[in-house]
This record gives sequence, C-alpha cells and structure tokens, in this order.
Amino acid sequence: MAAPAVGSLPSPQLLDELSAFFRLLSEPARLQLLCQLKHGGAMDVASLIEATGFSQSHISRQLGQLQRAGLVSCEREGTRLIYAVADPLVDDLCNLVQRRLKQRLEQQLSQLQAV
Amino acid sequence: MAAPAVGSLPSPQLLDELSAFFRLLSEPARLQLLCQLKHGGAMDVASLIEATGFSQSHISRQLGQLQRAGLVSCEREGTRLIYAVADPLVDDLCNLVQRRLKQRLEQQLSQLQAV
DNA sequence: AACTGCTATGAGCTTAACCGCATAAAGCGC
DNA sequence: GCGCTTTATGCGGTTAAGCTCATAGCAGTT
Repeated sequence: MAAPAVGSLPSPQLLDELSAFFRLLSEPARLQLLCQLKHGGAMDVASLIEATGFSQSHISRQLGQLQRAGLVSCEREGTRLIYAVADPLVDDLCNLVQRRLKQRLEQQLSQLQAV
Repeated sequence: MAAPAVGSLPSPQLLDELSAFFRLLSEPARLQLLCQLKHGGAMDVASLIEATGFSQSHISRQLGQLQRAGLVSCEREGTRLIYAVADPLVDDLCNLVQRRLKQRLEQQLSQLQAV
C-alpha cells in the first residue's frame, strides 16, 4: 500500500550537488583510495602508489577531487603530503550500501531455493 | 590524532559493486526520477515524462537500470507500467549527503564570518 | 486478424571522464 | 644560486555513458 507520503521535490541545484557527490564515489579508483586511507589511517602519495598501482598523476588528480569535496585532507611533511580521510560519511554510506547488496543477494538465494 | 583504526580492505569485486551502485545515483536524471517517484508514490511513464521533460526512451532506459538494481519496481495496469520506489535506501543516502552538504556550507559560512 | 497506444531496444552522435606521458611548480638541502 | 625530490597540471588518446531518433515488441480493443 506504499503510502503516498509526499516528500518535497529537491531543487535542480540540490539534485546536481547530490549527484556530483555520488559521482565522486562512482569511480572504483577513488573509492579504493578512500578505503586505503581509511585502512592505513594517514598515508603519503608514495604509499598510495605502491598500495594501488596507479600512476602518480592519476592519484594526484583523484585526491584533488576528494579534497575539494572535503572528503580527504592533507598536511605537509617535508616535501611529502600526507593524506587522510576527513569525513566518516563515506564509510557510513559504503556500509549501508554493502549491507543492502548483501541482503539482496540473500533474497535472490532464498528465491532460488524456494523453487 | 585520527586513530589508525584498521578496517579491512574491500575486495576489488566489492569495490566495483559499490561504485556501480553509487554510479546509479551519480546521474541527475536518475536521481530526479527516483525523487519524483518518491514524491508521487507510484507513477506511470507518461506522468514521469510530463514531470521531468525527458524523452520516453531516455526514461525507459534509466528506469530499466534502476529496476535491475532493485531500486524501483513496476506493475502493469492495462498497457501502462506503473513504477514505484522499491527501496528506501536511496532516500536515506540522499538525506545523509544533504545533511553533510548543509553542514559543510554552514562551516564555510562561519569561517567567513570569523575573518 | 488488424489497429491503437504504451514501452523497450538497436544505431548513432555527442559529451564527459579516466588515464598516462611529459613537464611545470613547490619545498628542502647543498 | 643549483640540484633533488615530491606533487600538481596541460595535453592527448581512449573508453564509457547519456541522449535522441526510429523501430520493434507487447497488451488490449474491435
């Protein structure tokens, strides 16, 4: 009976901002960098290169995007830059989605067994 | 002092699935359709065309993607198909991100005032 | 069956994004 | 100042995705 439950429609501007945020997480490379930083706490670029195998320029660009969005922060240490996760939101979102993916698979599995 | 707090690294496969899910929400058109359905409860394609201004084929494709991901469901009513939101997760995610965007703007505002 | 209305899909164009190569910019030590 | 190391950026090729037009498929009516 899905209640009509009218929620107000988001403005086009909000829609763009929301989608832009999700687009940041839509790239495996960026998501991997975020997870790597979450895992390693705070890492310099050299470590990220070794951990991910990506080129230096690629990592630099992705980190730049994440930093502009406020998802990571960096501080200098000599000539190197140490990056770290700046917002726990991404981890929360990933956990929510991951839980949902798991539920969905379990549901499909039970349907197969039911047949 | 950001605790090292080691979380396990997600597998490449999980990384792809997560990013694929976020990619669904990274397109303003799809997000708009989802919000429209959330707002209207259950709508047929004609209503979605009128509400969004998108072409029929475009809407059909986007709804197809959302349906394959289990985010919307549809049922026949005569020749028409009535679509509806099938998972509240998207709304939760949007609310979380929206709250974060708001916090970030407020923070930038207070920094401007502090100067 | 044929006709009508609604939806899905193949083909093609266009735009955006990733990704690496090469190079410039910035900071440290001599 | 000059090197040396680390990071950022302009350029170009390549790939993925949106978007539309036209058309095929499908359900219902007569």
